Amino acid sequence: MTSDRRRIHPRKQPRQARAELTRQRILDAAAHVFGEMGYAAGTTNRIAERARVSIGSLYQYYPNKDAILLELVTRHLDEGRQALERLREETLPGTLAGIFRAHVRIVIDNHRDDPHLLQVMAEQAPRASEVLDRVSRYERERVAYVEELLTRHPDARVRDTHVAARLIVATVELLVHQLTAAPDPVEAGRLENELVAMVTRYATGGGAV
Amino acid sequence: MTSDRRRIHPRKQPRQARAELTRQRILDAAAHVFGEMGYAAGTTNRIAERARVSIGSLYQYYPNKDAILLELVTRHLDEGRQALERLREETLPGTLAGIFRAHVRIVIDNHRDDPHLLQVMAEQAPRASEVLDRVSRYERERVAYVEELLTRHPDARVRDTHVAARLIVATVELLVHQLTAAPDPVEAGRLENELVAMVTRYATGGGAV
DNA sequence: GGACGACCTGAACAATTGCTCACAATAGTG
DNA sequence: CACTATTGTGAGCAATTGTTCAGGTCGTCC
Repeated sequence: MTSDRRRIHPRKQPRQARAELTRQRILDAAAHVFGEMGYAAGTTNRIAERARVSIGSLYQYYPNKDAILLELVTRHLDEGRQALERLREETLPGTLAGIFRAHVRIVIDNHRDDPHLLQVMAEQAPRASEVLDRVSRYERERVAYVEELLTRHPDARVRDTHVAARLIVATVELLVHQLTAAPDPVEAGRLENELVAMVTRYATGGGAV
Repeated sequence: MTSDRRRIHPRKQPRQARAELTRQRILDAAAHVFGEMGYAAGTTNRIAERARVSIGSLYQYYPNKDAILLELVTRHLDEGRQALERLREETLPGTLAGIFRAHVRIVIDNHRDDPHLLQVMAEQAPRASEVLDRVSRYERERVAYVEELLTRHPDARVRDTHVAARLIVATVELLVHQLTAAPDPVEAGRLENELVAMVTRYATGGGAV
């Protein structure tokens, strides 16, 4: 069923410039509509309407509604992944607090565009879909990174590095989501400071920061 | 529109025992279906089917789908609220860590039944509805409680008590959600210890636990 | 400039959903 | 038993949704 449909919908590479433009307009509109109304209420017709594109065009570029969200998620995760990759190469030495600060800053920056959209991605996303797979794969990568950090860095004092890493990654990600998308959002700079303090004190076993 | 419907649907108090039973069956089924499939895919017909009750009966007890989720949420929040109330009366003295531990334990216990359902409540809940109002009101109560604690308790060392309280409440709530509903959940006892450590070290300014 | 393919259009379809209503079954009362 | 109120039933309606398709418009290249 679904695989047949996918065969009927082999979206091609655009040959003309306007095609790429249309594609981008659809994606922007989808980001806005999903962020504003959530995934369920963000209908494809509404997305097409906001993109000033016919519904037919939308389905020329995306085989179904899920695919739109999937691309949105993929792009977002890739940005985060790249930023973390850069961080990993640049800053080999440094205090734990400094490393965590860079980490936190990346996550905050990565969410600055549209916090509500990201909330949709993490929450309203269809269950058990490829979207969730990608999100959790990305999460596992980050946990692995932090776990290695906790193992290697001399300031780190935790018993179970794996559980601690899971705690830290989840804390940073979830609190940034929650506290920047809240009706009364915490200011970014302060949020960064508090998150760094929290996570660092936890990882250093309550010792000096 | 909606208000007219509500007038047509003044659900009465049940006069016979079987009515209360049916109501409970519907609620249990809804909890299961929502937890399993999410809010959008958890259709009223599916709920009725699982409750072994006709769809008509379901609508005799709940005016619409939202009302079912609302009751589920209300009950859950009330349980948490009552538990916190009891805590507040019992334990006036104690170390910060001890108080936080009691707090964390309540949240974990409150989620033990069906972690996935709670995820639905917090996430898939219809946007800008009464459900969200209740959730955020409960959250504000907890923030106020923690804020007062941070102000009064001698061990607490934080600059901005309000922001710190928001961080702490959000951390406990979100991490319990995330790490008990994950595919590879963290064991409850360990989660409690780690959360208490994290929050306490944060609140005491990195000093001794 | 004509012709072919890339691109775009939007009315309409099939499927699904929340929900209603006319009726049936059951419990309580005398 | 008969009568009424309470509770239960489920086919089907109205509305909405994701998606398709027959046919247009536009760009590009000979």
